[in-house]
Amino acid sequence: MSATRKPQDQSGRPLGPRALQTRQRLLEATEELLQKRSVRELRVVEIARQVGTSPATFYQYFADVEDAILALVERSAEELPAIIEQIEGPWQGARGFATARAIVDGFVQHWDRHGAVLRVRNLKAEEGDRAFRKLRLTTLSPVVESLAKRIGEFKEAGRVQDGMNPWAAASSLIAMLERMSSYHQNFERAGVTRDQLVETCARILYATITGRQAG
Amino acid sequence: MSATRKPQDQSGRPLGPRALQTRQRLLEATEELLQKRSVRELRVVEIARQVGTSPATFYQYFADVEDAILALVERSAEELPAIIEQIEGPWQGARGFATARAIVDGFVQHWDRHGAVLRVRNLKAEEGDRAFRKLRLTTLSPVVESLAKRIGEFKEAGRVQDGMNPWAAASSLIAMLERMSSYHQNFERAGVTRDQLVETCARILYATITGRQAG
DNA sequence: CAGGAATCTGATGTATCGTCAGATTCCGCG
DNA sequence: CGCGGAATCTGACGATACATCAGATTCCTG
Repeated sequence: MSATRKPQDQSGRPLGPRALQTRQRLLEATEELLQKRSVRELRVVEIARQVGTSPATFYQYFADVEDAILALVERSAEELPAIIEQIEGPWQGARGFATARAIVDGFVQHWDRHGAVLRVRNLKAEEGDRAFRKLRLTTLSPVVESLAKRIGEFKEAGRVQDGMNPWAAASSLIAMLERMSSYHQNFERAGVTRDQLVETCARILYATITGRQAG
Repeated sequence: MSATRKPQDQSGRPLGPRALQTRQRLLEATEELLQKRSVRELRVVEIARQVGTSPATFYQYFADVEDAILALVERSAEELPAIIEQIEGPWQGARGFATARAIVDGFVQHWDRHGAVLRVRNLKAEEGDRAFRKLRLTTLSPVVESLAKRIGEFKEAGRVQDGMNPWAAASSLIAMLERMSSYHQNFERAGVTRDQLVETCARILYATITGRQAG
């Protein structure tokens, strides 16, 4: 199971070294422009210009702008395993809270790096786009599963209430983390520091998962 | 303070009855199309066609597609006060959990009705668009403020921990609600019913606000 | 350095954008 | 009535982006 499928020509042929590099530069230009313009304004012509090539070249590698973004999403998803490892950490007592913190921090950093791209991923997924929805699901579900398992364990132990559906709770928490991560800049403007935000989210995370407030 | 500013011509003139109706129909068409197409594919020509008018007419009332969506967002924001009222309800014991439930339910319904539009609102806000950011802020901050106040009270009472920043916590909860509301269809496909989701979210809400698990 | 594969691009037909100047509709008033 | 001006709508247009393909260019390999 390769994380990313081998890059191809639009006609399905595998890519040589020169092509690979061109494709790479196109992707970089796409991500860079996506940080400045809104998705709606992102133009193929502009991406091509930025790389000093022609629009036709772009279409050699991608069906359209969204296809390029899809590739960027795939690439950014490769970071996730590192975050998942955190979840496997200890959840008892003070160590548990540290684990929660690490997860929140991981998410915020992930979004700091790839916010523009992940934003589009979620947009397209919510709009019902098959490819984006699937990609979002496969990258996020290990995280969700893992959290859900923990919640399930604490539920067995009688610490998390019956009304809580572990899977729904895990998803809710991830949902919260994603949106907060993409928003934390705005909070700083409103006088809430990034640290306070991380701390607060971590506490919600910890409390929801373990059924106890953090020490 | 009028919720929505009086509709104007692009040149600033106030609108007569016929114009008002045309504008209205354009808005409806925009919302309808937004439910089918993705934002990126939403075309002025198509909106105009749908109403049986010419693109030029559209530009008479809106600077561009996003301007029309902005108007739709304003309109949908008029519903929020009803949700806010819920928050003012009781938070003690079982009544408190009912309050939490009502809030979650309000959000889900709100998103069921206006998901497509709200999605764009959040996208544009996250992309840094001034108008959308401001609008999002002014419509959501009463909700956030109100929740934060409650959390603050329970903090005073020693039930919510010091590490929690009321404002950050309130924002996080709203963030969670928004995203879950826009996603709940997907969960149903995965075997989690809407009720379970609402129930679970309500519990997280209740626990975070009051510092105690729901009865 | 010839020949073929890999890669890139100019040219093109189609479509949307956003803007006016002018056409059409509406309505009050003589 | 029907005239005149205000309100509203639209045809037409230059500019720009889309997406495709045949042909040009570059890069090897033998």
